[in-house]
Amino acid sequence: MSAKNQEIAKIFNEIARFLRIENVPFKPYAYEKGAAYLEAMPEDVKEIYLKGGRKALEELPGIGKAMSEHIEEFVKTGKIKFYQEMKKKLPVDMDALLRVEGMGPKKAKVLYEKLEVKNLKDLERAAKAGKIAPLFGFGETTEKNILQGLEFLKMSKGRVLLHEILPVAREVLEKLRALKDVRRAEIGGSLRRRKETIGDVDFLVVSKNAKKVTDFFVKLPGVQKVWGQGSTKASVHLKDGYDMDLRVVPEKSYGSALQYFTGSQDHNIATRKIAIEKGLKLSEWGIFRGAKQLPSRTEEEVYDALGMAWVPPEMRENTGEIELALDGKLPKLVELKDIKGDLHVHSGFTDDTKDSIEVLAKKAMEMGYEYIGISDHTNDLNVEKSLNEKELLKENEYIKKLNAKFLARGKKIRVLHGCEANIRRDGSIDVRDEVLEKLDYVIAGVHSLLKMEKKEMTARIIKAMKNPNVDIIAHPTGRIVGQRDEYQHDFDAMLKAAKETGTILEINSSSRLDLRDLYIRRAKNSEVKMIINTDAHAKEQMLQMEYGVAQARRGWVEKGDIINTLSVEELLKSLK
DNA sequence: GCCGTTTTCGGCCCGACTGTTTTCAGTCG
Repeated sequence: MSAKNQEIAKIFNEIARFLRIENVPFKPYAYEKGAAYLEAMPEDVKEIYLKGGRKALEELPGIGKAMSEHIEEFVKTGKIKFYQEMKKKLPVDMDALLRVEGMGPKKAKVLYEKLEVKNLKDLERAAKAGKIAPLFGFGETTEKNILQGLEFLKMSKGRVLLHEILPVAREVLEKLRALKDVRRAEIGGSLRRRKETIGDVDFLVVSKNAKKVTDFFVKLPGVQKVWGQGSTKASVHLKDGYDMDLRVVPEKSYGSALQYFTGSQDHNIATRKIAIEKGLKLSEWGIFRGAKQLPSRTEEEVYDALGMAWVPPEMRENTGEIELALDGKLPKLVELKDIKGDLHVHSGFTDDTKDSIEVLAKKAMEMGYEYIGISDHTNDLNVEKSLNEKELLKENEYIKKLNAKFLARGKKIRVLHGCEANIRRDGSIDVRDEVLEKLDYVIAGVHSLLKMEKKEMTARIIKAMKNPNVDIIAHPTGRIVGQRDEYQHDFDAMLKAAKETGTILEINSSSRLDLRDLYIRRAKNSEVKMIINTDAHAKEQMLQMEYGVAQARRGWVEKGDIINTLSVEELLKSLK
C-alpha cells in the first residue's frame, strides 16, 4: 500500500460513481474492482509502472488497457484528464453527500443541476428551505429523511477503533443473549471480521418474540436517538457516539443471515457467484435450489452447500480465501489460547505511574501465561521515563531474584528480562552491546526522526536487525491507526533482512496495530517469524492481546508463524 | 472496462425496502 495507490483508487471510485450516474452499464463495477485491488495491494503501483511499464500494470488483476493508461498518466503528470473532465461536469463533493443516508449519486446529480447543491452545507440549506420536496422524484418524506440523515452524520463519531468498540458491543450482546426467547445472538459486520476501525455495530438475533427484542434494543441504556424501529429491526445512536443496528431473523435463515451480515460485500459477491454456478441461490434468507430451501441454520451448512470449508470471519475479504476454501486448504489460524506470553510490557521499575513487575507477573499468571517479558524503554527516549544502562542492569538483577522467589513459592511463571531500545538515526542501538548481552532478549524500535527518506529509514532498520543482540523489531512500520501514517520504508528489503538475520517482527496489539494485515501476510509468505505483543503500559492493557491476535488472523497467520506460542525454552532457543 | 477449467465475445450478485414517478428507480447491505 502506498499513498499513490490510495489516491488512484479514490479517483477510480469517483469515476465509477460518475459512470453510474450516466447509467453506463458494467463499467462502474470494473472501475470499483480496479480501485479495490489497488487499495488492497501492498506494492507501490508507481514502482510497478516504473519497473515494468504499462505491461506490468495490465498484468495486475482488475487492471486492463484503460486503467493502466490512467495510472501511467497519473504517474507522469499527477492527473487523469478523463477524470478531470467528468469532475468539471459535476463539481460536487460527492464523498460528503453520499455519506448522508438515503443519498445516492443520482439524487446528488439532480440536486446539483436543479439547486446547485455541491456540499453538505448547500444540502442542509436547500432541505431546510423546503426546496427539495417539490422536485420531480423527491417529496416531503425524502426531504425529511435528508435532514435526518444530516443530523445522523453530525452525531456520528465516524469510524471507531476496534479496541474502543468491541467491549461496548460485547456488553450489549450479553444483554441480548440474556433475554427470554432469544435463542441465538451474534455480532456481525466488520466488527466480527475484526477490522481495525468500525463504522457501526450489527447484531443478529433469533427470537420467537422479535418485537420484544427490538423494544428492548431501543431502550438500552445510553440510547440517545432511535433512527428506525420495525418489527424485526432497529437502529440506535448511543450517547457515546456509537451507532448500532439490530436484525431479528428466523432460525431457519440464521446461518445465511449471519454469513450475509458479516460480509465483506466482496466476499458475499463471490459466494453468491459460486451459488449460481452450482444452480443454487444464496441470499440472507437462505440457500435455495429452485424454491426449495436447503439447510441454512448455520454458516457451516451454507458454506458446505457451496462446496467450501467454513471461512473464519477475519479472512472474508475476497483476497484469495474463496479459492482456498473451495480446495479445503484454508490455514488453521492462530488463536488467543495459543499465546503463552507477552514480551512487550512496560513496568514501573523506575516509574511509579506504572504497575510493578510483580503486579504484571500476577496478571500474566491470571491470563494463563507461561512467561512475561519486561521491556522498559531505554536511554534516548524522552517522551516517557526510560532506563539508563545502570538501571537496566539493576532491573536485571531484580528480575533474577524475583524468578528465584517465584520458583521457591511454586509459582508457574517465568519473568524474562528485555528492553525496548531505540534505533538511532544511523541504525545503532542506544544501549551498548555488553549490556544488551546480559538480557534475555532485546526489542528495538524507531521512536524518533520518523520523517526520514525511504532509503535512509530502510537502511537504519536493517542495520538494527544486523545487530546480533536485537531479536525483535517493535511496531515495524511506525503507524498508529487513525493517528499516524507509517514512515517511509521498503518492506520487501526489511523482510529480506529479517529473514537473513533471524530477526522477528512484532505485531503490536495496541492502537498501533502494526504490522497491519497486508504486511503480516507478506511476512508469512517470506517465512519471517512474528511475535504478538501488547506494548502494555499498565496491567489492564495486557488484555489487548486479543486485538493483536485478531490482526494476525486477518493476516492469515498460523500458530507456527508466531514465536510467543512456543514454550519458554523453545522461545529462548528461537531468539538470536 | 475486464475477464476466461463453459468464453478472445458475451456476460458481469442479489433481494429488500422506500418513496413516489402508482409501476419502478434509487439506495442499501
